[in-house]
Amino acid sequence: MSSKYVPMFTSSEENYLKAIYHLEIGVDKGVSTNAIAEKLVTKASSVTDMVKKLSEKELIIYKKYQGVTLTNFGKKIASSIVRKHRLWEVFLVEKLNFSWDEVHDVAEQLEHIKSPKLINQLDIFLGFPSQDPHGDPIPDKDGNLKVVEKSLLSTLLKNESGICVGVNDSSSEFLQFLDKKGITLGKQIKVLEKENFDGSLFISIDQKKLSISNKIANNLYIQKQ
Amino acid sequence: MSSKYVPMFTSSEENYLKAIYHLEIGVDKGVSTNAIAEKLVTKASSVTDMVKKLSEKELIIYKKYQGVTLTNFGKKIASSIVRKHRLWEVFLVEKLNFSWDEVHDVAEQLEHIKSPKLINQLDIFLGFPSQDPHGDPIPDKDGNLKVVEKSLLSTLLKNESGICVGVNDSSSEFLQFLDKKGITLGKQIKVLEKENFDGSLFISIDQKKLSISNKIANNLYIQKQ
DNA sequence: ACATATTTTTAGATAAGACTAAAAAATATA
DNA sequence: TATATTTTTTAGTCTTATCTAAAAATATGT
Repeated sequence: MSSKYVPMFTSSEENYLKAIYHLEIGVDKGVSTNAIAEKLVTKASSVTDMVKKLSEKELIIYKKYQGVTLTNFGKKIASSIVRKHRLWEVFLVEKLNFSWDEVHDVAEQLEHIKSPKLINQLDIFLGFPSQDPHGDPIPDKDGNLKVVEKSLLSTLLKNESGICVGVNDSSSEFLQFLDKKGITLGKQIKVLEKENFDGSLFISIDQKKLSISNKIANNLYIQKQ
Repeated sequence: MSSKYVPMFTSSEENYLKAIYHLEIGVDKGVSTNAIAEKLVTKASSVTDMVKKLSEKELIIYKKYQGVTLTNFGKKIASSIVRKHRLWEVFLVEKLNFSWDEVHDVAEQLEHIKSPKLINQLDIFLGFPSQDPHGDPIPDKDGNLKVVEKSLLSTLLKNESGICVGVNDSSSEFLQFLDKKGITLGKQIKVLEKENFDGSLFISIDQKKLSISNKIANNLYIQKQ
């Protein structure tokens, strides 16, 4: 029955690596203890402990009070977790009829399943998707991301338009809001008016016109046309 | 990021419940501490600890030195784990091209994923299968099993035949042996000769004839014709 | 620059789940 | 039935991953 499986890394270790992976994007200095604690909803002291362990395992570079950086090894592991997370999200939406606001928590569990064959076959089964249901890129086996040119909707000027290609915030509240407004990936959005006062936009999508706040426009990615 | 999910039961608790569930089949007294320890490849003292905890949670009935029995509640949880395990096995074989000897360890991990929607949708996606790739029944949502009439191949007499419907041993060694001999679920097997001396059988399957040991015949289920 | 505030680390505690060794209970055997 | 053997439980230890509270280091403001 229980053929004891010794995983390379615990789920907790993987979660720390993933958090650091996300936090170090577009930043050139080390990721701070507090930033990790906040992302993982834990205490700074717990982070210090774990960070020492990950450092001993050569997954991150850590010097006291200096924040941390992933090593190449650490990056490899972290991106493999992100890859699994996003492939599972595609599976849930495409095959099991989940909506894009329901997939996160389940994928958060599925990403820790240890089986190289499983994830390879899942990739094949899904037809080698390059993006998850929120438009985020799926790392390939080597951890490489297909970079897609994208801008925040808020950067569009009056009368410019773009295709909706992703979200900056994937909270279910935001995603459900988008659903309600009929805003989904692939839709064309044109900026009809721009309010200088509050940064809100009056846009057209499909045949409809609606106005959206600056906060929304700052959390929607479009591909400029 | 980490929306902390508090699972009803830990993976460890679930594994104990599942072990007890399997061990109490066809037995009318309590399952012994040692039996559980052996099944889970752990120590009797660890079992005693866990058994106390499960008892406090009203999942099992436990009195010192008396062995344990699942309560209805415990049975419900245990069968839901078995249900998940077997549905995942079907998924792996039918959709991801796993062979029947490769699915166990992965399903052992997947069975602990917490998401009622996930397992419901998986069930739908797979077309409500009633058996896993080894011919074992998949409990329905209420824990009920569709009982299938089956006998050990070793109980067939000379010139009787049956359809292969399951295995008693699902170790990968045994399953790979069956693959090698072309014995898969659904195949018709006829007993041409029976050796009294060692209980070995000379059988026909497809167009081929082969002899198999008593041990094999004691681990293959057939449906008599 | 230096006092204050913030961040990070240390020290010590806790809970879960496992282990070993020894004690206690139950079962088997002579 | 008395003794031996096996099974089960208890007691105490260990590891992982947390936590709180306090100390140390770094950063900030005037």
